[in-house]
Amino acid sequence: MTRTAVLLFTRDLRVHDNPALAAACEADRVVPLYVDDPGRASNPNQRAFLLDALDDLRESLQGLGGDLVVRTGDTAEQVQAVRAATGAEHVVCASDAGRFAAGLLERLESAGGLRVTPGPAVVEPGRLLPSGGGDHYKVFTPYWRAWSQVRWRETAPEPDRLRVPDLPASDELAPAEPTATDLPAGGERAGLARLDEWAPDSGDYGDRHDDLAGDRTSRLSPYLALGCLSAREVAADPRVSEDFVRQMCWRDFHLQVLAAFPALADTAYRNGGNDVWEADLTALEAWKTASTGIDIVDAGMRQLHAEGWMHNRARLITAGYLVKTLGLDWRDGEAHFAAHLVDYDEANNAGNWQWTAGTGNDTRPNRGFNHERQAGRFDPEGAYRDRWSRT
DNA sequence: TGAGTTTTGAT
DNA sequence: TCAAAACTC
Repeated sequence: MTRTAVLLFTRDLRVHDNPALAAACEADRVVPLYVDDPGRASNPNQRAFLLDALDDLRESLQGLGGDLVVRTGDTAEQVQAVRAATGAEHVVCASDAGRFAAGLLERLESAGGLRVTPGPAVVEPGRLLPSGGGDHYKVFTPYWRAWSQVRWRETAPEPDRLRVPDLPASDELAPAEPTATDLPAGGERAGLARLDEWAPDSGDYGDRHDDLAGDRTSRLSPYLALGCLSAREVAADPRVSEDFVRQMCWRDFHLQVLAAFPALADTAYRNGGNDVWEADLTALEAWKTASTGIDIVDAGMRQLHAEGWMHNRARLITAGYLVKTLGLDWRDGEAHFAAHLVDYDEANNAGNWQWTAGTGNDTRPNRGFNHERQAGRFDPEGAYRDRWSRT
């Protein structure tokens, strides 16, 4: 009896260290599938990156003797259609959190035959729990201590070949219409190349990652957001410093918050922060269009629009300006970032916006940012502001 | 460099 | 009881 498994790729678009791929290969035949689902939140810049990543993944799978089926529509329905067409008994899919992913996994589960494998985190949400009770950690530092001590999963073996049945036809994907002009190339190969470019020279990450003009951050976030790189492999890379690994832990932290609090993107995680916001549409529009008149803020927003990406320090400054100086609703800022970021990730975007707004996982929620002081500290020569000045 | 300022999570 | 992403002045 031949067993066939549908391997549903979601945001694990790689062949290295992919637990879902390894699990699917335990079946006799594998149907590699990606579903372009309009219900999955994204944006045109991330879509351009996604299409690159799918091309790269298809090429890798073809190199293993397989291929990639791409369908358009509702994911659960397409999975059922592909199962019916190929006689697949099983479905393998990586775990994930967030409203779309959680709902999808529930529907796949109820259809039966589902195997869920480790997802985008280094340490799965729910694996670490505070000893005093509770379903997730709400404070980072205790989480970091536990995360650092727990044993991470083993590397998932990469198959040397893929046995596929007769595959159903793919749908043609709508092209991306990115708004940014200077996007990174998507895909696993590009991600590994970026890692090899950055990691050997990343020893001063802890000292220099806040340097706006120095631009020394990893720029791995778009690859991590769609799983072109395995977060576990990046965090375990001997070339990266502990300061950077700590940032990787923040990613896991926010994912386990989102898993426990699915409404994170539009509902205050905790009370005590401001919950009355100004409704100044003119001010919001100025922020969105990089016309606040504050050079460091406008520079960050111009970088966002040009690259679909913003330096982390600039994210803090622009977000802090929106919520603390203008007094506007953090959800409007969250939505604008979500509409442009090539590295858009629900857990990180929402978690960090809530942190800035004082409604998130911060035990001292009343910190403010002084944009002049921030510019002086992190862009002392004004080189970042010059680079992204109005043309 | 250190105090301010505050509530609640983790042990 | 201790301590807490990113600060400010």
